[in-house]
Amino acid sequence: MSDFKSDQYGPCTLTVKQACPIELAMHIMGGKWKGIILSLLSKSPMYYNAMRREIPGITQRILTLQLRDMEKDGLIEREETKDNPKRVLYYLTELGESFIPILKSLEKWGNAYISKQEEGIKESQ
Amino acid sequence: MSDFKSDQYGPCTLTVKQACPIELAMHIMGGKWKGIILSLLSKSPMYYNAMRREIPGITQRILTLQLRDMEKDGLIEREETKDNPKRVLYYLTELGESFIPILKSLEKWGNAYISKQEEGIKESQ
DNA sequence: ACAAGAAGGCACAAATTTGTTACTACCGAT
DNA sequence: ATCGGTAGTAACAAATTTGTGCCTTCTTGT
Repeated sequence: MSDFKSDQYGPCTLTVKQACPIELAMHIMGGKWKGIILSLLSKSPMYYNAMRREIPGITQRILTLQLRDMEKDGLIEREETKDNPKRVLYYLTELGESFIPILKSLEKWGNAYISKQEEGIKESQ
Repeated sequence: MSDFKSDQYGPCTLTVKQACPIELAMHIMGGKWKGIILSLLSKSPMYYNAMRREIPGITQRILTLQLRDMEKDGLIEREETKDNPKRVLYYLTELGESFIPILKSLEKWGNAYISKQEEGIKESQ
């Protein structure tokens, strides 16, 4: 998120310097709903309430918070239309787009993880 | 982590069903130090205190917690040596290994993000 | 005999993230 | 005139994650 902190003595110093960008990426993308939001926007730009309907369980406040974060982090952009009543369209930036392949890998990995788990259950019966 | 929850009405139902494995993967890998731990173990198995020394800023408790999580999630394994005093070796499982490519992508992405930021700073001067 | 390294555990505290409930303001249609 | 849709805010609360400081047990080296 927009206020990622890494003090001088954190993991970004010394031996694991090279692990820092990982932490950063995780921090930016790790929000509970950001994966879903990204994955929706990867299909097409969307208006606020359309997203809300597509994400059952999210509240307005939380959706707004996540969107604000993602905007500050440069993943998405916000555009108010000029029609009345005004509507707000969200769409991915290049940076946001560039995360989509990783999102796909994460999805694959998650699915593999789930299958492995299910195997485990079968074997234990 | 080991207690990932997704109730019936959460984001795993209905329209965004397919986004669920992403959330799962993020949840499993998103711990503050897990990226670093994984990246260390990807180079070679390691003893507890060796890891501790390689990760400045982490405390024993937190390291232990993260390792326990990762063990429960099947990413790493724990092996007590028989020598005295006993030492504990941690190493990646296949599942853990299978995440390394994603970790690398995250690292690349994080670095790209950082460069873009630095560009932004230059331009604003 | 005593320090110091190995691998933690325990009680507590702070910080961060997410969620709940209600409210606003604007507009169009019935 | 009121309902419902658009896009939020504000005050508050709960849950989750991370951190602090100190204690333990075993064992080797001096």
